[in-house]
Amino acid sequence: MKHSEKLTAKEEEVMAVLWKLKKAFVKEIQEELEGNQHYNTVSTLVRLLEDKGYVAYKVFGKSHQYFPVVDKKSYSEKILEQNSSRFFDGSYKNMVSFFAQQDKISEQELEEILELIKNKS
Amino acid sequence: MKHSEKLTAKEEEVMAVLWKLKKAFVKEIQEELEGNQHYNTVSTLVRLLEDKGYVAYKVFGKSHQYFPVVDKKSYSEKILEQNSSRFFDGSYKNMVSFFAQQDKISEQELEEILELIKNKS
DNA sequence: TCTTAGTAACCAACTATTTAGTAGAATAAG
DNA sequence: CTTATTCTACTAAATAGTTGGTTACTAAGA
Repeated sequence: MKHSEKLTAKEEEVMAVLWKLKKAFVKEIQEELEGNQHYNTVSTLVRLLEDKGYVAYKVFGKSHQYFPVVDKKSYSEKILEQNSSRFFDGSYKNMVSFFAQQDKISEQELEEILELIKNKS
Repeated sequence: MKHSEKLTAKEEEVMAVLWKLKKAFVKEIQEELEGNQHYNTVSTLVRLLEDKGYVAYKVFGKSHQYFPVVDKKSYSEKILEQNSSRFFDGSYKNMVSFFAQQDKISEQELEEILELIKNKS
């Protein structure tokens, strides 16, 4: 796949809607988006996403029902990867330490996560 | 505070250099940046950053030595905050769980962080 | 003094992104 | 058959971001 291209802010907003709704017609995306965008604006964005390989569609009569081809997880991962390298020398440990130091995550919550992964393996 | 404006990609690159060097003349920033940028390009970027309240400078003869006014920590925090809300319902716990699940951080490392914050309090 | 070099400031040109109008096809309604 | 509606596709226009040329100033050196 070639969804390597980076998304612009607006394209990402559209993806967020599609990740939420799983599948949607342009009109539905439009309704879900903040600050009412013009129908054609949304249509353009969704087609740009198609070009970039982020979405695909099923034909229903004359209209297209779009759905994500790239999932939220792998996209999030890519973004976080970038952040990790921009701000924490690529170390997730550093990033999490930072959260802890800023009280963004508590001792208790870290314990819970630890339990979670212990039980996974 | 008036450094609320968001930074563009290039502006952020310049900030990264300043965070690293602590203070620098345009020429030094230019040398530190990837893919040699034109001197004037760098100069423009740094002045845009000044307008946005991200940097300030000391005058040395005819030239300006720039330094960050916004620190890396608070900027990182802002960006991560955004990511957290875009991808994890604003929950840092969710974000860290995600890292753990993706094996971006190990059990061992989490234990270490936990120790760290236990000793802090 | 005159020239050269280095720099900030300004700004025009270019590229990328966002917005929305227009055209045309398909379909439904009168 | 004609008109209105709805949707995709295309594209022009507006806006934002990036790049580097030009100018003016100052200092240094011939």
